[in-house]
Amino acid sequence: MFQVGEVSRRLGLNPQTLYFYERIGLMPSPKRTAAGYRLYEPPDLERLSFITQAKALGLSLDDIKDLLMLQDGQQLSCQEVYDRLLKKVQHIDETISKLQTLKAQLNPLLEQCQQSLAQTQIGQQCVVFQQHPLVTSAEPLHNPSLHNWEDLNYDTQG
Amino acid sequence: MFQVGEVSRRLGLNPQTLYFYERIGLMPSPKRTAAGYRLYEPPDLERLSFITQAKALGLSLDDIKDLLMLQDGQQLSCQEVYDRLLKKVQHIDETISKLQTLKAQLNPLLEQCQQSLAQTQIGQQCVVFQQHPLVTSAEPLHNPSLHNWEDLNYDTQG
DNA sequence: GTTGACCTTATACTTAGGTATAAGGTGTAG
DNA sequence: CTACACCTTATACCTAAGTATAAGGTCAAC
Ligand SMILES: [Zn+2]
Ligand SMILES: [Zn+2]
Ligand SMILES: [Zn+2]
Ligand SMILES: [Zn+2]
Repeated sequence: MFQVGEVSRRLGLNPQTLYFYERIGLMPSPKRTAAGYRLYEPPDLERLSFITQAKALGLSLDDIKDLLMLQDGQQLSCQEVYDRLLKKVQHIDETISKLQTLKAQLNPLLEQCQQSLAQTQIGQQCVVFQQHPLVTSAEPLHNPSLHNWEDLNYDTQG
Repeated sequence: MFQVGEVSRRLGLNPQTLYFYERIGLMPSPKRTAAGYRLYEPPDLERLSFITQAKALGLSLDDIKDLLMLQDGQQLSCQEVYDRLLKKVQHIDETISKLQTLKAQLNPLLEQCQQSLAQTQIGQQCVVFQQHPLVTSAEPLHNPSLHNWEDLNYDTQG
């Protein structure tokens, strides 16, 4: 039985993060002492370890919550689990595809800048954005597949 | 000379977005009518078009702001554009790599469910998580229902 | 019997890129 | 004169995954 500070130190998580996981339903409410102190047990630590690992894999807390609920409830058929997993994997494929398209659009610009740099045109303005417009200014600019960078940028670095 | 609504319609941007760009210093304050109405000019539209193009390439508004400030100072060099684009491409590669790892973790579960479906009666409980538990036992959370798995992805909906 | 470490809850703040709403001013047509 | 569309500002809200702080309760040691 571990108090919140002990769990925090062992797993490298802020105590506020543990409260947060409990609040959003990712962790169950642990037992309490008479004074109301939380008492975590080994299964709780394992669950927290899983969360940390899955998070490192790029799963959102909401994804992780659903995986854990699948396991907690043990109420879904193979068909239901299969459908969810399939949709998840398909969406991953779509996201990878979008990212590869985006990369393919950026690479020519990189090469052009690289060539300009090799020609030692010092001080000359870079023109890659004018020469390679992806969207013309006269038309609606909302490209459904690329507008949402956050759709592609789920790990928030950028 | 265009009012904010006209610019909004032409470029497919919410008027509030135009105010927002002005507030964060991405767009200069345009002229005003006697009544205080904003009046955008063609160079403003070109600048907004550039912003949209660069955004579609995955540059953050902060990246774009830096580029535009350099451009305003007549100092935009290929080296500076190259550095920013290269960082974006590197980040894309990292993201693709993470997603492929995640997919590799999920695929075995998917295949196991698929085999169970082919071999067993319809409606039987899925045992994937009992055979290869993601984490050992925890009290079931009283949760209403799982979302659609579709809604639990990397996009902003969910 | 007080210090200090530890725990509790609630609330606000953070980044990024906006969107939504309210309250009010302006311009024009009928 | 009055609709009504359009404009203005300020303020609050949204996601994601927390972190920071305040105000207070508990526990063991000295
Ligand atoms: Zn969920
Ligand atoms: Zn967006
Ligand atoms: Zn260049
Ligand atoms: Zn199954």
